[in-house]
Amino acid sequence: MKIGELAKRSGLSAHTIRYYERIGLLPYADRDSSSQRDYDASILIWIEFLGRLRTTGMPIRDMLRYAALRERGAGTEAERREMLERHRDRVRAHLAELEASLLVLDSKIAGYAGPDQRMKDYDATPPVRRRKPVGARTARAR
Amino acid sequence: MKIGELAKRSGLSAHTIRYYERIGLLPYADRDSSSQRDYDASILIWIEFLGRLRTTGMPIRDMLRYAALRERGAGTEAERREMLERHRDRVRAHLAELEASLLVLDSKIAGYAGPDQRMKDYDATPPVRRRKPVGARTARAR
DNA sequence: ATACGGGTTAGAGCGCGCTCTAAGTCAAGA
DNA sequence: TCTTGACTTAGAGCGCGCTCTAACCCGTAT
Repeated sequence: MKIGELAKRSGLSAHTIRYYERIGLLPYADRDSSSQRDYDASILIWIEFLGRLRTTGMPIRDMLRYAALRERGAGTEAERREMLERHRDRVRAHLAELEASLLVLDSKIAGYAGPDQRMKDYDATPPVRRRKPVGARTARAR
Repeated sequence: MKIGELAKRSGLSAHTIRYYERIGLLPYADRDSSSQRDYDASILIWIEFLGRLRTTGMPIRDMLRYAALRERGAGTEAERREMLERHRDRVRAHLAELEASLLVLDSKIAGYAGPDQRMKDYDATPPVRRRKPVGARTARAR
C-alpha cells in the first residue's frame, strides 16, 4: 500500500503520515524501488491506536516515548503499561471535568428556556458597573 | 479588586486576564485614578463560566461571539441559547469518543497485565516486515 | 514524446492560546 | 527622599500539531 492509499484508509493526510514518520511516531517505512513508501496493512492498527491516544489528549512527546518503547519491544511492557495506566487516569479525570461542565451547560441552557425568561443573574451583564467614577470614563467602543 | 487579586481568585494569570480583556472575552474593566483595573467580584462568575467553555473545548473565537452577545444583552438570548445547545451536543459527542477510547485503553492495559504476557499482536512490532526486498535496504538507524 | 498523477525531500508557515518582555507609572513604607 | 512592588501598555515570542511549498522523480497512458 502506498502513502495515498494509507492516507485514505487511516484518515490521516499523506503530509501527516510523513510527519509522523519523521518525528518517530510511525516506524520508518520500507521503500519500493522508486523510493516510495510501501506499507503493510498492519500499520493501520498502530495508527488507529495513535488516534486513540491523540483523541484522549496525550501529547505527542508522550506518544513518542510509547512508540519508542514499542519499537524496543520485549522488556518494555511494564513501562508501557505504566504509561497507559497513568494516561488512563488522566483521561478519567478529564472525563469527570467534562461531565461536570456539561451539567453546567445543561442548567444554563435550561435557564434560557425556563418559564422565567430572566437570567439567573450570572449571565446578564452586571447592571452597568460604575464604581469609583474617577476621571473621564468613556465607554470605549469595542 | 485589583488584577493580582483577581488572578489569585480566578486561577488565571494577570497576563491572561489582560489578554482576555484585549480580545474582548472580558469586558473592558473600569480603571481607578491610577489607571489600574478595578474589578467587581461578579466578574468571577463570568470567568468561571468561560473556564467551563474552555474546558469543554470551545474555541476562543466562539467564546468571543458568545461574549459579544452577552454584552449586547437583551434580545440575544435565543442566539446564545442556540450556541450553547450546539456546543453541548459537540461536548456530548466528544465525551462519547473519550469513553470509547477509554475502553480501548482499559483493554490494552488488561492485555499487558493478562495471564498471557504475550500481546494480542497489535502491539508488538510486526515481525520485521521485509516485503519487496528491492535494492539495498539498510535499516537506517533512528 | 509528452503529459499526468502520483510519489519524494527539506524546510517554511500557520492557527491557536497563551506567556513574556521592556519600559514606564504610581502609592505606600522605611 | 528613596526603594519596593504591583500595576500599565504595546508588542514580541513560544510550544503545539500539523499543513503546505518548492523543486524534483517516476511509471503509465495517450
